[in-house]
Order: sequence, then structure tokens, then C-alpha cells
Amino acid sequence: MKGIRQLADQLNISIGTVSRALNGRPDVNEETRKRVLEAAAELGYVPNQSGRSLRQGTTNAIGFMVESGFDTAGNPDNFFLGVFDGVQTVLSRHHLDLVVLPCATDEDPTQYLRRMVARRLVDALIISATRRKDERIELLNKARIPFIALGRSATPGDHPWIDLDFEGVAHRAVDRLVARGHRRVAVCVPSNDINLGFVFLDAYRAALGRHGIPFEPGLVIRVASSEQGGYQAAHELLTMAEPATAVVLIYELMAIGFYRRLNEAGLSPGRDIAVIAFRESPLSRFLSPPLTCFRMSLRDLGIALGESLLASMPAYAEVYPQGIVHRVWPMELIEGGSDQAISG
Amino acid sequence: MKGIRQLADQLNISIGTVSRALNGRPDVNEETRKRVLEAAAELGYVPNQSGRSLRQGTTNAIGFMVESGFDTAGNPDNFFLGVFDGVQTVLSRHHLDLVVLPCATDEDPTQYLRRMVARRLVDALIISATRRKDERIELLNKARIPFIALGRSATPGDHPWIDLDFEGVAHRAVDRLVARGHRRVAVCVPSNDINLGFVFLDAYRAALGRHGIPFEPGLVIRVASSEQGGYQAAHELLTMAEPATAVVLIYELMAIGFYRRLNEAGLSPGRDIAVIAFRESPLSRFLSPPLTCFRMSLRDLGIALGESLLASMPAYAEVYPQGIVHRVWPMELIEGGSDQAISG
DNA sequence: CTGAAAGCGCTTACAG
DNA sequence: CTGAAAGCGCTTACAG
Repeated sequence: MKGIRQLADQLNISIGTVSRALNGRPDVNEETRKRVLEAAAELGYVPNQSGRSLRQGTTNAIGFMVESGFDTAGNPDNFFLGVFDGVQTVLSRHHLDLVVLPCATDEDPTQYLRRMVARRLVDALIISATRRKDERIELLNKARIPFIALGRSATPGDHPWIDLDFEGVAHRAVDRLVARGHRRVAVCVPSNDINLGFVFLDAYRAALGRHGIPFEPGLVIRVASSEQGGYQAAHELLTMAEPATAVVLIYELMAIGFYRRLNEAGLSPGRDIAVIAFRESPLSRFLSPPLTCFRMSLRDLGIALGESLLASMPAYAEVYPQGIVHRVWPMELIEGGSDQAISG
Repeated sequence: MKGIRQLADQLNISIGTVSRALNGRPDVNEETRKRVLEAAAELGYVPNQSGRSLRQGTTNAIGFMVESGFDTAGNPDNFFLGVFDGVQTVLSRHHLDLVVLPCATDEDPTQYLRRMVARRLVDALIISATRRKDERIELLNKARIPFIALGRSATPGDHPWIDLDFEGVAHRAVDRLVARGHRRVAVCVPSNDINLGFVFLDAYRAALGRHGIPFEPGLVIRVASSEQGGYQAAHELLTMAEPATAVVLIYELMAIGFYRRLNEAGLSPGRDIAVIAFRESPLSRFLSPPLTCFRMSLRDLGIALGESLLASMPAYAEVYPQGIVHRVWPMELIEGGSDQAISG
């Protein structure tokens, strides 16, 4: 099956009618439509997307930009695959396809995105791993392409975004630890300029402030978002003049290395040092002790991302009247034993 | 900047010349080419991909199909992101872009692929998580779209593929364990119909055979490719009438749950039971004891996939004269302490 | 070396 | 309800 021409010839009708029948236009005889649909199914005809795109000015594809080498290292159990699944649930309602655009580690993310936008591969975009200052936001605003950011940024603009509730997590974590007598609570944040590090740190300071605990820069440990980073963080903590008695980890993968280093020092997480991690992952409860951390549904987040993106696209705004979404995604505390240690 | 028309008008030349200049055709005055290139850069003009695709019959995009819910759960440290990076290194040489096509959990992979192929979104495909019998291979063969499979399959066809060296790993793992006196070596494989489970199991049987050890179906533990699966596997092993003294895990994530369950039973991996896992991941060496497992470069695998795919595309076969690649990817043994346990 | 024109596969006003 | 035709943005033989 080559194209609409062949299908039309086969049926002895015009390509216009075939197109209208296939696209569900109302002004087609039902008998004709049935014949067209059957023939298309039998011959496996599906419209060439390039032809449609060129004519309609729309690709019916939504892009999701991810980066191989950046923040993503901190997301173990296929964080993105879970989110994709939710996004697709929404997109499939409208016959839109999700296309993931992975930016290579050796390419500048803004340059990469510029190319993708210019090629007009997708109608709208989801970007992730937002930086404190994120040029991609300016780029997309200027290009007037609809997009939503998974993550906030200090870059101005009233684009839609959804971000995890770093503030809520920081406050609840600090509250729990302070309630157990801890006054020296360390925090592990990424060493790069990803925005979540700033948001988390600000909330951590505010939480300490509520308890009248002065902020100590020395308790902010900046490491890679990985097992290795966690190992290094524990090492730094152990070599502090006056070690922290509790720690909050921004990535649960860090916990693996963190636990390991503590064990090497003959210390037990949960008994000698209290540990709270950010997001729950499948490994959380298989650590000893299980991690106290925060739960969320990746799929639901994906659904929210998809719906909020469509809400910002003129063609779908009617179906999703939520307007420009700015949303903090709630996280639910899951108690493990890792924060049982008591201080003071 | 709307299109080539505007750019041409601006420069007072025809769109044909603009196109030729931009595409590096030799029959363009160098002075003219320079003007065109400069104007394009200044105005941020990039050809609309739909227009090019329609005219050329090629999209300049390569698809990489992944599945959210299948085998991928067993791949923790961003297995695919690492591979993508290598693939992109190759594609960027030819101004091809990588587009990842994630099949949702609730969609049939073959149906999904059929749609993607029909839409003509990409020129060629990489598929992963091949099944024992994989309809996608038949589909792609029939559609005559170039593709390479990451993973073998029993489905016939002489398409190119690259697969990890499950045989080598199974043989070396069994050899090591037998050398330490083990005769009852269990193996954990996925409970679904992914092909690697079959390949691995066959090699395991062959390896046992070389040592004159009879194959015992009871020592094949089928569980999910996850921490939870590993936990369950250890549980099953502990409740065997005559427990295995060693185990080979097909996914390293399983080790987390496996270790946990052993610890709950007061047993130490590496001391009481020997454990060898398949692929090294960042977490391998942070477990206690570190995992004995097998190392490979995700990036190099991606490069090989990219080059082998291009080799199968007429337009690039000259640059990559390797023909139809059927390749087993080597893995290097990394000693941890997890297989130190001695038996007999 | 450049321009004018055809045509890739579609969708969609416009007639009838 | 259907057909004929225009045109989306490109690339590429074909003239000159």
C-alpha cells in the first residue's frame, strides 16, 4: 500500500472522499465510510505523517526531552518510563503520540532543543531537569511552541509547570528529625545547577528556622546524585568536626552508598544516624533498615503532565479547561526504620 | 522565519538555490552559499522536516522502541539512557536524530510498532526486549524497514542483531561456582517470555553438563526482574527441601532483595550462599559484600547498535561495510565478594 | 551557476 | 454527499 491514491483508485472514489471518511468527517455517506475503513484496514493503509503534517501544520506528536547525563542519573527505577506511561494515557485519547527526545551528554541541551523545535518534529514539548536559570524556557517561549516543564525554574515566564513537593518533604523531614531531638541535620543536594537543589535547600533552611535552629553551611553536602555520591556524603559527614546526627538525602540512590559507608565505619543507619530520603523507590524497603521516604505515583504525575500540556494548547484547551497549571505534586510519607535514631 | 520562501525573498534568489546552498550541493557559487548560510543562521532558519520528508521520502530520524512495563524494570541505572548516548554519537555523524518510541504498558507492542511504522515517523528502527517469538520482527521484515534488534529471538529472519553474552556469563559463572565446590547452583530468570531468559537458561544447562552436573528444574527460580523478585527468589531458595548453595541472578537489581531476605534469615551472601549477578551497575560495589558480576560499556553497545543499523541501510552501507551484523556483546568479570562462599 | 517548475502525500475550502 | 483542485515546504531534475 503506497498511499491514499492507491486506496482511492481501488475503491473508485476520489482521494478527498477517502480522506474525509478516514478522518471521521460527518459529510460522508456511512456506506462509503464503511467501505473505506474496511479497505484501509485490509490493506494496512495508514496516512503518511509527513503529508498530513505538511498540510495541517501539525505533527500529532508530543516530545518529551530527557537528558542522558544530567539529573537523570539520580533516578533509578525508570522514573521516566513510569511518567511516560501516564503521559501516553492522556495523549492516546487524542491520537497523539509520545516521542522521547534524548539529549546526548556531549550536546548542549539548549542547542539540542533548538534543533528539535526548528525541525518541527513535534507540536508541543515536555521538558525535564529544569535548571535554576533555564535557557530552554526562553527558547520555547520565543518559538511560541506549547510546553510544560517538569520542574520549576527561576527563569521568568508564565509557562505551565508541575514540580515535586520539595518544600513539603523538607519541612516534614526536618520536623520529624527535630522531634527526635536532632539539632544537627545535614542535607545532601546535587552539585550541579538543577533547580530542585535550590528549592530543596531553601525549604530546608526555612524548616530549620521554624525550629529556631541556625543554618550551617557546613551541613550542606554537595555530591553526585548516585550511589557513589551517597558514599562520599557519608564520608564527609563522618569526618566533620562535629558530625550531623541526621541527614536528608535528595535521591534515594544515595542511600545505598550512604548505608555502605556507615557500615564500614561500624555505624548503623537508623540507630546511630537518622536518614530520610526523598522519593520512594522499589529498593527503599529492601534496605536494612528500610528507608523513610516519600511516595508518589509516577503514572499519575504523567497523566497530570499530559493533561496540563494539552490545556495549554489552543486545539485542546476546551477539553482541558484548567488553564496554565502551576502545580506542586504531593508526596506521602512512608515510614521505614532509617530515621529512628534519637539525639540529645 | 516561516520557511525557505521568506529566506529566498530576503536574499533575492530562488528557493532552489537556497536549498542547494543549505544542503551542501557542489553546484553553488561559494559567495552565494556564504550569504545563504549567514542569513539562515541569523534568522534561525531550519528546514521544516515535514517538507523534506515528503519530498525525499526519508525522515532523517531513527526510532528506538522501548517498553515501559516489560523487561525494562530489571534495568536500573538508566540502561537505555547509556545506550542512547552511544547510538546518538553515531547518528549525529550523519545528521540523523534519535527518537525514542516508548510503548505504553497497556498497548500491544506489535500493534504499537505497526502504527509507528505506518506513520512513517522514522527511517529505521532499533527494537529491544526481544521475545522468544517476536512478531515485531516479522512485521518489520514485511514492511521492509531497516532495523536492528537489541536481543536475539527464535523468530526467523536474517535481520541484524546484537545481544549480550548470556552464554559466556552463564558458563563463567557456573565454572567459578563449581570450582568452589558448588553442585547445587540455582538460577533466577524472568517469568515472562523475554528471549534472554531462554538463552541464559540453555547456557546454564550446558555449563552444568560440562561439569557432569544434572539439570534440576527445581533450581530454576522464575521471578519478576526487580528487588521484589530477588527477595522472593531468596525466599524460595531458603524453603527448598535441599537448598542451593549458590545462585546466579539475571538482573543485579534482584540482588538487593536477595541480600535482604538472606539477612533476615541470618545468612550472609558471600559467606553462606554464593551469589553472582549478570550485569554490573553502579550499585554493585556498594552492596555488602560487593557483587561479583559482569561489566560492559553501555555507550559502546550503543555505538555498535548505531553503526550496525546504518550498515543495513542502503544509504549508509558504503560507510559501514560490515554487512548484516550478528554479534554477541562481551562482558568482563568483576570480582566482588559475593561468590566467595565455598561448598562441599 | 541559477531559476522555474514539478511533485512528494496529504487535507480542505469550494463547486456542484 | 462527492470530486477536482489548491497548496502545505521542501528538493531536484531540467533548462538555460
